[in-house]
Amino acid sequence: MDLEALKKEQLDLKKNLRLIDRLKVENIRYIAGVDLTYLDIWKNPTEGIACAVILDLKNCSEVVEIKYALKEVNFPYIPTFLAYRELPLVLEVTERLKNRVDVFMLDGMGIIHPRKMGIAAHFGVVRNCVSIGCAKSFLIGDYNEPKNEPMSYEILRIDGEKVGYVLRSKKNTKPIFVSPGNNITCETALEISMRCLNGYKVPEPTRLAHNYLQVYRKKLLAI
DNA sequence: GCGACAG
DNA sequence: ATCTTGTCGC
Repeated sequence: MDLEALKKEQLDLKKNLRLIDRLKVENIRYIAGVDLTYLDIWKNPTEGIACAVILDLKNCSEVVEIKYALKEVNFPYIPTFLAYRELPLVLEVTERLKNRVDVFMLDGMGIIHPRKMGIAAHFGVVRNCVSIGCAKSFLIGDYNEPKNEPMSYEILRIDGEKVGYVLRSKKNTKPIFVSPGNNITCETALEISMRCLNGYKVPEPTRLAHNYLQVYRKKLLAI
């Protein structure tokens, strides 16, 4: 594969990024969490499974809709090119949702990326929707360690530019990395992510998508 | 050149 | 990204 060509594609997609709030925070109500796994990551790392869960932010626990999708995954995992591996399944599963979605939350980076085109930003540009990236571990950037208390956060910068936040979602737990995908600001992405926290490291939308995936996966393996 | 590196 | 049990800290 030609990674240089894909880099150019990412830089081209970047021109369509809109890092301003399309929605007022008070009007954001339905948030969809998306996650992905593989049927047998060791023997068969090519059978991907995706799950999308819509939550009502009014109580942050009422599940409005759940959808799944299965698809062959051929592109390998290469840091900074995750979208080329996972986006096809993410697009497929989100297209199956019938209910209203105000914001999509993906498991991965938004603009905390060498070319500001992490999977959440890529998805947001391709779908022209509002998206947020919530990653569980570090990829790139400079930041100070947030204090060891829930809701403590610090700015993350790349080349001196603010591109997201490092958020301590839970005490004695490594922080998560929050950044805008598309059509949203760093501040709103952080605020929405914080509002979705429910005592766990991972925000409810992607946490539930991940949990439902495990159940669905075991069900498939039992057949 | 070397190391680091979302899922 | 998965698996699995115990163990440790709040």
